[in-house]
Amino acid sequence: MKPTKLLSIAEASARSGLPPDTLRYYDRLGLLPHLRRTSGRRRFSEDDLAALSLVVCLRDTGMPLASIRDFMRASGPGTPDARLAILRKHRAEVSARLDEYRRAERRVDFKIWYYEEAKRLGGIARLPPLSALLKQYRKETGKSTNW
Amino acid sequence: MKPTKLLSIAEASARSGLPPDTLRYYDRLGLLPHLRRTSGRRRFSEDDLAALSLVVCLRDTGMPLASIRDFMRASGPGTPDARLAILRKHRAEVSARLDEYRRAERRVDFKIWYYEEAKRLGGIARLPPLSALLKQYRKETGKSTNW
DNA sequence: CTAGCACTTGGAGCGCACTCCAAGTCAAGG
DNA sequence: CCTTGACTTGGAGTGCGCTCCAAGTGCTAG
Repeated sequence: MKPTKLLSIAEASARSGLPPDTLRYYDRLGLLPHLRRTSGRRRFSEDDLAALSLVVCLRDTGMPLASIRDFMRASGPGTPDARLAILRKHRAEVSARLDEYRRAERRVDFKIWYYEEAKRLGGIARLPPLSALLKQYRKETGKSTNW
Repeated sequence: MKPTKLLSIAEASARSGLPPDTLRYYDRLGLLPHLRRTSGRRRFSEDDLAALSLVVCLRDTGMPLASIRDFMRASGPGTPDARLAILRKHRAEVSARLDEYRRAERRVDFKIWYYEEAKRLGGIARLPPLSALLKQYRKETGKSTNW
C-alpha cells in the first residue's frame, strides 16, 4: 500500500480552509482522535482531512463540538451503534431546523413584499390593514405565510 | 380605538416564552424601540409582542442582535428602504444556509445508511470501498450525496 | 555550527448571547 | 402605615468557539 503523504498543520490548514489555531483547538478537544505526530509535530493524513470535513459538516449544522468529539471518538472496529445514535439524533435536529428556516424564509418574503408595497403606496401609513394585506399577498404571489 | 391592554414583563415573558432577563437584555440593546414604561416599569403592547416575535424569527435564523437592532430602529413613517435592504440581505443568507443544511442532511443520511450497512455486514471492516458503497447507496435509495 | 523558520505548549483574551445577582423602588393588600 | 412582592438598575459571571500570545523546540539551508 502507498505510504500516504502526511501533511503539516500549515498544509492541512490550506487544504481544509481552517486556521492552524483552529486545527490545534480541535485536536485539543479530541475531534481528531487518529491524528499522528512526528517529534511533536502534527501530521495530517487524507483520512484526517476527511474526518475534518465531516467535523465541519456537523459543526456547520449546529452540532456542539463536545458532541462531535463523542461522535469522532465512537469509532474503531466496534459496533457502529453509538455513531448511529448520535447521527440519527442530529438528523432529526437538522430536519427541525430546516423546517424552521423554511418558515422564516416565508415570513421574510412576506415582510419584503410588505415594505415593497409600502414603497409603492408612498409610506407604511398608507398600507391597508394586515388581514387585507395577507389576502392580497396570497392572491398576488400564490405564497402562504405564517404571520 | 381600544386602549390596548399593556402587559408586565412577567406576562410578556409568559406570552413570548422568553425569560424576563432576556426581554430586559433585548430592551437594553434597543431591540424594542417602542416599548413604553409607567413609573419605570416596562409595559408591553400587542405591537411589542409582534415585534418581539419578529426579533425571535430573525435571531433564530442567525441574524446578530446588533443587526436586528438596526432593523428594528429603521422604522417610523420614513422610507422602508433601510428595512428592505437588511431583509433582502438576510433573505439571501437564510437561503444560503438552507442550501447548506440540505447538503448536510444528505450527507448525514448517507452516513446513517453507511453505519446501518456496516451493522448488516457485521463490522465497518467488512464494508466494500467507498466508491462501491456510493454506487450501491444511489441504486438502493435513489438519493444522491456529496461525500 | 548557526540562523531562521515552522512548529509546539499552556494559558490568556475576545465576542456573542445570555444569565444571575445585589441593592434599590414602587404599588397594592391588610 | 407597613409589609410583600414584582419590578428596576448596573454590573459581574457563564459557556461556547475560537483567536492570540510568549516561551520553548527542532528541522533545514547556508
